[in-house]
Amino acid sequence: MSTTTLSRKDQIEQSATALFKSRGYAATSMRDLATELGLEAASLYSHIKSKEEILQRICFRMANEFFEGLEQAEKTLGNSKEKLEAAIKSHLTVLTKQPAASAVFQNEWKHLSEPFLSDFLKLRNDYENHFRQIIKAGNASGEFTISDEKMATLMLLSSLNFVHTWYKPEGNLTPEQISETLCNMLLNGIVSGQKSQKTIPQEDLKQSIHQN
Amino acid sequence: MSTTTLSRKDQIEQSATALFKSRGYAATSMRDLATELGLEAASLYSHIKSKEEILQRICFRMANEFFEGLEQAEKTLGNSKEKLEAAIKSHLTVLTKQPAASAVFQNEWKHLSEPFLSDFLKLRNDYENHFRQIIKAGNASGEFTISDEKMATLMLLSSLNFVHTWYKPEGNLTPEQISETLCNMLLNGIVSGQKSQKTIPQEDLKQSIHQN
DNA sequence: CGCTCTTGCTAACGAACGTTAGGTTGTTTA
DNA sequence: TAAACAACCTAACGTTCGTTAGCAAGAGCG
Repeated sequence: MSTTTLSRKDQIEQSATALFKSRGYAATSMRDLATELGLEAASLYSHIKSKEEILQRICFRMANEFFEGLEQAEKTLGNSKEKLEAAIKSHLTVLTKQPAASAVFQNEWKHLSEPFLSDFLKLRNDYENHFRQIIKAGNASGEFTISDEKMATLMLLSSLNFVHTWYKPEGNLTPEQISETLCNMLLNGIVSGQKSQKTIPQEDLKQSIHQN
Repeated sequence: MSTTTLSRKDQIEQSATALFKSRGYAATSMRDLATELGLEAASLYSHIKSKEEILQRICFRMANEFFEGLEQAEKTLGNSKEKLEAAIKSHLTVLTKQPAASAVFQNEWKHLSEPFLSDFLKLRNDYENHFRQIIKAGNASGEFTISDEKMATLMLLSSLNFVHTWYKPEGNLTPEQISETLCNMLLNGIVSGQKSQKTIPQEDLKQSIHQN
C-alpha cells in the first residue's frame, strides 16, 4: 500500500537510498539509479534537481528523525539511566526502521556540498551533545561513575551506529530484542551484563558483519 | 627518517590512504592523488598498475596486521577475559597506529573487485570468528554470562572499529589510555564500569565524532 | 663511456559522468 | 474540447575519469 502511494520522487529517493548504501554515493551513477527504476537517466530530472539533492533529502530527513526521537526520549520521567535507555532505544528504533537510509546518513554525508555540509555537521554535533548531557547529569547525581564522559558518549553512539552493518529486517531478531540486548550490554557490560529476561535464539544473526 | 626512506610507491600509498579516508575511494581521482604528490596523473603509473591496486594493498596489509596482532593475543596465557582483553588491546593498537589506513580498511573494501573482494570478506569473517570463539570459550567455562554471543561480538568490534572516527594521534589521549578506558567500558559497562586506575583528563577528545 | 633503471613529462584515448534541450505521449483539469 | 501538466523519451553537451603510448632527464653501475 505504502509502496503504491509513493510519489515518483519518493520512489527515486528509495531506490537511491538502497544504491547509495550498497555502492556508496560517489560510485552510484544516475544511470544506475535510472536503470533500477526502469527509465532513462535524463528522465530523473523531471523529478529532482540534482543527484546531490537526493542525498540532501536522505541525510536531513534522517537527522530530523533521530532528533525527534531523542527529544521524545528526553521527556522520559525518571532518573538518568532511564533517560539514557530511552534515548538508546529511540535511536535503535529509527535505525532498525530505516536501516538503509541510516547507513547513508552515517556514511555518505561527507559528499554534501556547502552550506549543507556545515548544517549537517552542526546537527550531528548537537545530537551527540544531547547524549553527553544525559551522561553528565547521571554522573553529577552520582548515578553513573563514568570516568570519561566524552569517550563514553562516542563509544555509545559508535556501537549503535554500527547496527546497520549487520541488522537484517528479515532476520529473527526483532528491533525490540536488539534494543533490549544492546542496551543491557552497553550499560552493564558484555562480561558482567545480566542476562536479559527473554531468551534470545542464537541463530538469528547472520555470521557476518559485512555490509552486503 | 621513515618518510625519506619511503619508496615512491609507498609514498603514493600513504597519500592515497589519506585521500581515500577523507574523500572516499570512488570520489578520489588519480589527478587528485597526483596533485597531492606534486606530479602528473600519468606519472603514477610508473609505480602502480592501477588505482585499485593501491586499495588492495591498503586493505590486505591492514587485514594482515589485524590478524597478526590477534594471533599474538590468542597466545596470551590466562582465562578468557584476559584473552579477550589482549585481543581488544591488540586491535586498538593497530587502529591507533594507523588510523587512516584503518578507516580505509573499514569503509572502502566494497570497491575491491573480484576475486579480491571475496578474499577480503573471508579474512574479515575469520577475524570476527576468532573473537567469537574467545567469547564462546568464556561462556563455556562459566566466566562470562553472555546471552547472545553473536551480537556481543558484533557490538564489540563495532565499538572498536569506530575509534578511527574520533581518534586523533595529536590529541592528549594516548593509545594506552584509550585501550584501558574502552576495554573497561566494554567489559564492565558504561554505567557500572569501574573507574580506571589512572585519571584521564577530560579535555582530550575533540567535541565531535566527525571524520574530518 | 655506455647501459639500465627510476622517475617524470606531454598528449591523447575511449568511456563514463551529471546534466540540459526539446519533443512526445497520455492524463487531468477548466 | 482545449489547455495544462506529469512523465518519459532521444540526443547531445561539456567535463572528468582511469589509463596508455612514447619520450626525456638523471642516477648508479659495469
